[in-house]
Amino acid sequence: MDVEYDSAPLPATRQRRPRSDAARNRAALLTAAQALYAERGIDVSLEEIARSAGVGIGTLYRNFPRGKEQLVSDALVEQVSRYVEAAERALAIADPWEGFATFVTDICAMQEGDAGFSDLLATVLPAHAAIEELRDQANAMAIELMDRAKAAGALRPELVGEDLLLLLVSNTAVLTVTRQDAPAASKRVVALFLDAVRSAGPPTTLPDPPTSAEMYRAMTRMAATRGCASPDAE
Amino acid sequence: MDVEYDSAPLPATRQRRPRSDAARNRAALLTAAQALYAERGIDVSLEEIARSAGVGIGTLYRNFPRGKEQLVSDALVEQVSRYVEAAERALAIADPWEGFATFVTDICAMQEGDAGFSDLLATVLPAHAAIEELRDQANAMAIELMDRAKAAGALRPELVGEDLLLLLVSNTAVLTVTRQDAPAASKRVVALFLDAVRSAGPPTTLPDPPTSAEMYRAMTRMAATRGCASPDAE
DNA sequence: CGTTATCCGGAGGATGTCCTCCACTTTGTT
DNA sequence: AACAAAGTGGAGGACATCCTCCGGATAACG
Repeated sequence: MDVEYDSAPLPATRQRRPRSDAARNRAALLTAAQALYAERGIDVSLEEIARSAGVGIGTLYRNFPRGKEQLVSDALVEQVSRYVEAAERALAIADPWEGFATFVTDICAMQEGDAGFSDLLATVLPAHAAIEELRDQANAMAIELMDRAKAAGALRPELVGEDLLLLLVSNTAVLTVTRQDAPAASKRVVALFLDAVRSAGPPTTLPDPPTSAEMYRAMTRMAATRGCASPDAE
Repeated sequence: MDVEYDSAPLPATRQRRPRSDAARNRAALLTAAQALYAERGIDVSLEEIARSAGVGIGTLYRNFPRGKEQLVSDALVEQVSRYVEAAERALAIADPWEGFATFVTDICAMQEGDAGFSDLLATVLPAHAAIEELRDQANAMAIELMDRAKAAGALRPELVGEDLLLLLVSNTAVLTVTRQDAPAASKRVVALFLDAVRSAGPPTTLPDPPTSAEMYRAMTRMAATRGCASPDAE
């Protein structure tokens, strides 16, 4: 039918080259989002990201119409793919326990370096296919790392992939609390985890714990964040 | 007349018996707050607590003029004192390792049973003296438990009080994520921790891990909570 | 340089929080 | 029964968040 709108291959909509400022703004938004998320986690407000990118909030929504969810995803895919790379690197290590331990250490260090990425690993954004796919890849490799280590008798055989997720959740929380005052705390948690799951060998030398003053400040900060105003905000 | 203002010995402020509804309302508010906090953590809104107590928001603020901070504290002092009792019970146990392990297990189980208490242990409310005092008491006893266990050669000597705080923070996070879908996950985390810090003896039999479906649901729920709307909210 | 499709920016709606204020009701007392 | 102190409730201010909308600016093109 339509004997002939002719329906020009594409309906005659003269194609015009996209405006250059558009692409520039999109890039600026992604950069700003990455920086802010890395520093303060995915709870940074969209307005602040737009402002930091030197762009209006409207522009943000034109580039990321599905709002926060889309911006978070798009800003963090890179990091997630680095997560996969960490798994690949770990699989390339000959010693099975060394491979597993390196993987765990590396991803937890990545969480320490990027609060947004840390938050992301403790949640699931089913909307963004690319991220979930990457995550699945990494999980599969993580399980292979675990199987290898188990086969070598280095890893407790009861351990499953979900235990790793629980570690990521724990580490995210520890980092959210201690990032400002005692970021090294995370390393100790990770070291303890590794000691717990290793089936043989002497315990590791643990990284230093946070001081009690640091923990006090860190936990007080949390209280303030949770809406329990503390008057002594110096 | 009565030339006597006389300014009665105490400036005539006739003392009147306090109204009975006031006390009743205050109790209702505390009860409602305890219930809601226990179930959903300290992020429940004040309006919802007032509504659930069958009382106006104004009444809430008359009874707890310093707002949320005060209500949270007052609603949870009881739990915190139960925290101290757990430490006392643990100190009464003869075997040093058994005592320490029981303490750790018990307080983490308390966190599982009460989301508000769990949140509280991961923060500090310097405003409320009673709570901080109780917390200090418990901490001191916890350190004694640790010292005893170290002296008996059952606990790694590097361990310090702050490590316990880090465990509480981790456990809070694990519970916030898994409470709805896999509350048992916390038990596994705690068991792993205990295995990590024990300096001798065979590893424990670990509680079952959450299934991957459970973890997926739990983490998706987190994403929704964090403001990344997931359309598939069934 | 003029035209026009494209893109920009921020005002402002909708929602959810904490909290204040005060006209009104209830209680204890006389 | 009547009065005043004590207590109540919820309207609404202040703020922060996500997001929509559209008049106006601007880059591409002739």
